[in-house]
Amino acid sequence: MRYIIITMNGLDLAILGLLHEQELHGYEIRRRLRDDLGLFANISFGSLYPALSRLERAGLVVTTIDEGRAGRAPIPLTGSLGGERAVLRARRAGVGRAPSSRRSRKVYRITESGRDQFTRMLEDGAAASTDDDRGFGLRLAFARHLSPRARLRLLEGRRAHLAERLAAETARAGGGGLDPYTRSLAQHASEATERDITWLDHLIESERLGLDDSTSSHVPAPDPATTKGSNP
Amino acid sequence: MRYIIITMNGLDLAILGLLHEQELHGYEIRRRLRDDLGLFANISFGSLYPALSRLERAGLVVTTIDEGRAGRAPIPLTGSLGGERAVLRARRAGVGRAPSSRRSRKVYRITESGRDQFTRMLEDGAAASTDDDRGFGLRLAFARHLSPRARLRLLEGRRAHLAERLAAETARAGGGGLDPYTRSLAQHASEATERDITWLDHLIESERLGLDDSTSSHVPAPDPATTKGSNP
DNA sequence: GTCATCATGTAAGCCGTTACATGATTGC
DNA sequence: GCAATCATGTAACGGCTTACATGATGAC
Repeated sequence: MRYIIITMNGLDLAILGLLHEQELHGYEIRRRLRDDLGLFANISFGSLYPALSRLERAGLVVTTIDEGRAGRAPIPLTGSLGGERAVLRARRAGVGRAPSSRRSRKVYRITESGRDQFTRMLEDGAAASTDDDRGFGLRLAFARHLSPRARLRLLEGRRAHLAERLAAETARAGGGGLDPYTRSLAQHASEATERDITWLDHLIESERLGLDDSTSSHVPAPDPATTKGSNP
Repeated sequence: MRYIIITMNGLDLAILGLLHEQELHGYEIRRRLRDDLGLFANISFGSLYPALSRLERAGLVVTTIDEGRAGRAPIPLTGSLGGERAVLRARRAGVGRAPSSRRSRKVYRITESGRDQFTRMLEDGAAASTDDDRGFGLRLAFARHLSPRARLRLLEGRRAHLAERLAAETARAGGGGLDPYTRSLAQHASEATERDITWLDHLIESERLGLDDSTSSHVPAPDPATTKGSNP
């Protein structure tokens, strides 16, 4: 039993969220933060490694040393003369990614205590993180681990905050005396916030449908978000 | 002559930018940062006052004590330039609210050295601040103090950065394996970036027109940005 | 044999926050 | 008289960055 109290900032939460699915080593955690979540883009090692140590000291994760395992021969590294970097990339990044022998690395695995803490913090923050852009994004990225009710609270809280923000922004854009650049900036910002709100409204709506379907049961994977594409 | 080297972070730049137009006291600077610029929303006094002291020590601003003057004394701080605007601003600052005597306050005025430093930093940063959202917003808000050329560089640099960001975001949104929430988030982010780019393209276009009009002359107030409204 | 990439860390510092401390003036 | 607002500051701390330090491996 560890009673170390941990502040649990955003980075810690994000790390536990990633480890919730599978064990990873530090370098790879950084890659996923960037490529998969898009949050904490290029977090520095000066933040990452101390965070991992902290989590370990707090007993929320445990580590095992993954010594260089060249013997498994998972990837024909030198053999391919095609020089297809894409193949390596895809392998490394995606599903078929076997741990190629590199330097010995520390593999982090979440503990039961870590899972508890993660869930608690995710729910606690959902109520209060509405005014923090990254905090909200982080919570939404892990929203599948929230109960339908908590999820709805998160979305509605965020919406309320954005409505306030929009009011301030339209006031600014509408007020006189600003030079063209500042005005254009303010106008663009208010339009962006409007779209954010519309987007949230869609999420909220489909969330409500999910709630009505199965009353008071907390299924983990309810309903796909609005699927409107804009890319080829 | 002061030779104190100052790092000149965003807040310092914003303060000098506001003081560029008229002298102000600390509390009012904070209000304008929030209400007029929308940047550094609710900057804390724990940041603001030390910043002002720093600027004063560096000789970029000077202070005078504005002792409590209970008599109506309308706007004692109409600076030399931008007079007509200053009056309007001060009047509208509080609808019925003449700047009545409060506690004695320190009024900050920018020095010649401060103006030089401001301009230099604004131009220097214009080349490099493209990857910093707030840094860019700040520069654009003061873009009227930039030469048309520097302004164009600022906008184009930002555009290039956003194009990179968009590539990463569409890759994320398009890639498989994400849960609905994360995917929706990624998609929404990429759409927002697309709009940012479109907006920048309009700004760049009208900036180019301004350049063509008066070749190689650097007029301070060139061309109003695209004026398309979305609010009542 | 040297460079790029993978991999893990520490130290110093910047930029901003909250909490604390003080005080004047206006309005109820 | 008391609360709200205006007004100026200091102290402590948090989160993240850059720069520094080390080392293995594979590619050229």
